[in-house]
Amino acid sequence: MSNGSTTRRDQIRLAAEELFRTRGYLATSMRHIADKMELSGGGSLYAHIHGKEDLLWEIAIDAIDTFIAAQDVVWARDLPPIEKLREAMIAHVSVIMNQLGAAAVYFDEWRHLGDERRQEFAARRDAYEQRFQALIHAGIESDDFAIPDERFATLYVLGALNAIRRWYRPDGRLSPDEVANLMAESVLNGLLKR
Amino acid sequence: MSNGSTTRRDQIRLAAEELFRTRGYLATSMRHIADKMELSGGGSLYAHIHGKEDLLWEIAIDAIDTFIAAQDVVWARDLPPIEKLREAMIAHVSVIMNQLGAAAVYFDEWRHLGDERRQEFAARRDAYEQRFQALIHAGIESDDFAIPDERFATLYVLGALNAIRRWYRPDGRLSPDEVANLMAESVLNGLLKR
DNA sequence: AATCCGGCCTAACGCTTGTTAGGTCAGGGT
DNA sequence: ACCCTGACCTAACAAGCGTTAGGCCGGATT
Repeated sequence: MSNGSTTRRDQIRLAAEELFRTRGYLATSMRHIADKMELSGGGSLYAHIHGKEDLLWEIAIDAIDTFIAAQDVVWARDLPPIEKLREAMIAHVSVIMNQLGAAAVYFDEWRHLGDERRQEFAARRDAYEQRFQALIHAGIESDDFAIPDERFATLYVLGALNAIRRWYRPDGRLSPDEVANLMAESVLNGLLKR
Repeated sequence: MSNGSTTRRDQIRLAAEELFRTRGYLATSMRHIADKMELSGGGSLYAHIHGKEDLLWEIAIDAIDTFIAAQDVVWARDLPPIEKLREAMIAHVSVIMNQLGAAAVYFDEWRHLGDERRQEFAARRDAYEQRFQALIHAGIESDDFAIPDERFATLYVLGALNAIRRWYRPDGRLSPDEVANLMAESVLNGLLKR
């Protein structure tokens, strides 16, 4: 764990992200994180952070912000509804593939946040997912989709896309672009009328 | 936690299943399980079980067996390949909807098994998933599918189907049959040529 | 009447956890 | 020369963990 330009704090966050992804939040102790940083005791970390849950919280919130930022880029473009949905899908899975650690927190580990933060996270995530539902709503309105139920269609789309975090590996056979395109194409086909 | 015909041991397994689903395995203590059984201390459980991990293991293995049994029924029927795949999908999501607790262990919590058991679980699960890949292989051979990559198609299908465990609720708007059919239909559409 | 046994209680164990406190040490600014 | 600051070490803490041991009790068995 050596690095040049990033602050020590960021290095800790990165180590935590990786461990939270591979072991899970609860199975990762402060001593594990310290180990990965080549420090000799969990106590050393507390010069840089306030506590374990703060790490989880920061990773979770930054993950949401990354998803939203990627979505903003797509929404700014002038595209027909279905093409916009396709691009939104591609952006979404691209964020996951680029940030597997953050994605693990975003999808799974966030539930170990304290009550207050967990509720705020859920609210922000719901707001993000609502943007997908809006795009899907447009597709149903224009009678392009085979699925009449807006909510079901949204859950189907996001569920199918999010599954990628469980099997995608950066050193895999297919390039990130290939995976993103294949994924968006397949899920969109599942939505469209035949 | 009162019941008539089931053994005390099965009641404990049921309580554990529910807690593993809602809190996660690591966040569930033996004292939590005892609480749910209205016992006044974690020690009381050890008259019935050998240890916490044994509970996880039993739930995981029974989940696999349930998936396989459902699949056997489908394979025994004489159906054209694509219809067989559709029925396999329906059976798969039906098991998930009927056993949300076991599904949580099957998909997420199994990784907290010890090394040996974890490897055996992974092997059995891979064997199960291989059956889906065989059905998909047939569809690609007969030139019915738009996705040429067999492995990707399998991951797409299972990923999309499995996502259901994250949002399906037994008291939801749609009936289990409606959900299963919609799900299979959508995912299959994503696979087929247009 | 004596025995057994399943079911539960309570207390305790050794261990790991997140976190705190106090000390050391090097490097830079004044 | 002095001090400050960031980074780290070590030891300790209180709490929670999985698990064990020993005892109690009611009902069935012999």
